[in-house]
This record gives sequence, C-alpha cells and structure tokens, in this order.
Amino acid sequence: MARPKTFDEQQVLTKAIDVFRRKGFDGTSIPELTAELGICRQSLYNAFGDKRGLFLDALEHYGRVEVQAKLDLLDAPGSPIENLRTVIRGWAAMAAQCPGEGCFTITAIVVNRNDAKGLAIVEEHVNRLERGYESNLERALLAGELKPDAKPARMAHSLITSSYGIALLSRLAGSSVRIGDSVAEMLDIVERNAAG
Amino acid sequence: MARPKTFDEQQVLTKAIDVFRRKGFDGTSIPELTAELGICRQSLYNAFGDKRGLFLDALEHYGRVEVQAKLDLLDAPGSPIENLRTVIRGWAAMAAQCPGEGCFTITAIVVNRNDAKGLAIVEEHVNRLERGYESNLERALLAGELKPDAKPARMAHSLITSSYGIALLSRLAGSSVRIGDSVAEMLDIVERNAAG
DNA sequence: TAGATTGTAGAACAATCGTTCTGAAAGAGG
DNA sequence: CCTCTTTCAGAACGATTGTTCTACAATCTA
Repeated sequence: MARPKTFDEQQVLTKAIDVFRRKGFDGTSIPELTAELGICRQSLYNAFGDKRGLFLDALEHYGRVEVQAKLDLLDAPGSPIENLRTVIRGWAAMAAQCPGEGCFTITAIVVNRNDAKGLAIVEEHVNRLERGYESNLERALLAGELKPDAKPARMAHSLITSSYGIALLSRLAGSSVRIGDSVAEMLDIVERNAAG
Repeated sequence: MARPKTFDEQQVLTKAIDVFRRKGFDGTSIPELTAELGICRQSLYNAFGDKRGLFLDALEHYGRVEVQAKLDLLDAPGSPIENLRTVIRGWAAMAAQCPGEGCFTITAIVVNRNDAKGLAIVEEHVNRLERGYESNLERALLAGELKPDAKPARMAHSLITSSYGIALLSRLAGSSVRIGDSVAEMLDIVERNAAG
C-alpha cells in the first residue's frame, strides 16, 4: 500500500455543511468548494463522486452530528422535561449565535426541492427529531412530570413546527424579539402540561 | 403611439412566482422563464431589467397580492378573533393544497441569502403580516374577545413563527398530521386567551 | 530502492449560463 | 400611406459551470 489519507473526510464534510448553508447548492461553485474545503478538485471527485454527492454526504453527516446531538440531549439522564427545556432554549441560542445563517436542514429543504433522495434524508432528520421530542415527553409522562391527559404526539408535532419556524425566521435580521417570544410560548406549552 | 402591450405584466409576475417557487432562483434558466411566462427574452429584459430584477418584482407582487390577501382577511368586518381563526386555518389549507411547493416567502428567504434588497422585501412581508396579527388581536382585546391580560404582541410573534414553520414543513411529504396538530395548537393559543 | 497509492496543480472539455444584438413581423397613430 | 413602438425569433457573446484528463510530488509498503 501507500500514502494514507491526508485529509479527514468528516472534517471536510463539516466545512461543506458550512459553505452550502451559507451559499446554497447552486450558489457554490467547485472552485469555491475546493478553496473552502482545502482539497483539490480531483480529491473531491474521488471522495464524493460529484457535487451533489458531496452535498448529500454533508447532509447525512449533519444528521449524524447536529441532529444526533439534540437527540442525545433529549435522552440524557435526569429529568426528561428539564432536558426538553434545554433543547428548546438551544434553538434560540443557535439563532442568536449565527443570525442570518440558519440551520442546514432549512437550506436542504428548499434546495432539494426536486431531488427525492435529498428530500428523503431531510425528512428523516425532521422525523427523528420529532420522535425524539415525543419519546422524551412519553418518558416525562411515565415519570409523572406531565399531567395524565397530556398528549406527547401532538405536543411534539407542535414543538417541531415552532422549532423550524424559529430556525427559518432567524435568517431575518430583526427576529430576535420574535424568537424570544416564540421560545417562551414553546416553554409555556410544556409548562401548561406539567404536573402539579 | 404604437402597438399596445400585448402581455399583462401582473399576470407574468404571477407566473414568475410559480416558477421561482418551484425551481428556485439559480435553478431556473432564462429559456425556462421565457417558456413558462410566455414572453421572449427581449421583452423580459425590457420589462424587468434582468433576471434578479424579475425575481424582485415577482417578490413585491407576491406581497401586494398574497400577503395583502391575508391582511384583508384579518381586517375584515366582524369578529376579529373569528377572522384570525380563518387565517390560521388558511395556512393548513395552503399546505394541503400544494404540498411540496410551500409559500414563496420561504424560497425567497433562502434564495436571497446574500441579497440585501431581496431580504429586505421578504422581511417587510413577514413584519407586515405579524403586525396584522398583532393589530387584529388588539382589536379583539378592545372588543372584549380576549382576556384583559392577553399579550397581543407576544401572541403575534408566536403565531408568525408557527405559521412559517408550517409553510416550511409542508414541503415534506409526510407532514399533514404534524401540520394539523400545529394548527390545533395555534388555535389553542387563541382559545386560551379568549374571554370566558 | 522500487512500486503502488493518494494527493496536488492546472489545463482542457463540452455545456450552459445570463445577457446583448440583429432583423423582421404586427398593430396603433399620424 | 408612413412611422413608431412593442414584441418575437434566434444568432452571438464572453463568462462560468461541472467534470475529466494529464502530469507530477509525496508517502507508505514490500
């Protein structure tokens, strides 16, 4: 054998997520990609097939890292409801941290308009996170943290919609107040269904 | 003078909204545009300057027609709260009617990532609608339809976030249940603040 | 050291992009 | 009639697109 891989594929995918989120798919050219990823054309094509392949790989990597991080938070030991509150506040924090950028999922939803494979990956991310919310709420219900008549599925559906609404509108400059109130309302949904 | 305009500019802009929403900005070529709009290259450039000019004009037209239609509904005579319920249900109806397309505002938010002028127009649309929600709720408050301690601004912020969350996620195939529950939750926010 | 492999640098490719230009057909006013 | 003006059809423009190809440097194993 010979020369080992000198670039870290995962690290390249992380950079790719950043670039695509910032400039979109069609808005990012190959020269821009090679410059920002720090690899040359040929390496890009060898590793990912083509431009769309790179995008799809980046999207899957996003699921393995960012989406999974939220799921881990929801599943962390301790009070399920307190974990949920942490995740909800995290959406506002993300919006405040990189305003105008927004989460990669949103770019992917719009960009993959006509790509069934890409849309399927995004949809799986959204559904996984939604099920994460739901199972978190079911555990809270079992633990007696929620009123017995609380409806985890419906709550999860509503929370997911608000979550991505926040992520979308965070791309607009003057959204901080709006996002703050939306997070407060999400926390209120949880509070209202809390026991005692 | 001479030959009168043979194509209706407003009608062309309506078609342009459809095309751009379906294929995005970079994803739509000039030949596609001339085909779908039913006008030739030169007419397009004479009337709108260039491709981006057409997009911005279409975006403004969207504000004059679609956004304004929602505002008119909110301002219609009769019970403010009942009007608000109608508009909220309208978001679900829109999502059900053309699933996978989503409202033009969302395309514009993602597509205008790096175009300040375009982003400003979109932001104005979102803000106008939000103020429409808010003034509707203030009128409801004055009319005694809301509890005295209801907070129109916060309610409006939260409702806008959910509205666009719905519009975004409606692009995913399996979102109908999720959207239904989200609308129910939005109606619940209104209900919970309604006067006894 | 020899050879295989993995990377880089950059030329070259056909295709398509947005845009402009040319020339002519069509209808309204003088 | 003639003269504008609007629109059309389509050629042409340079620039850029995604992709492939060629040549070469680097680093591992045998």
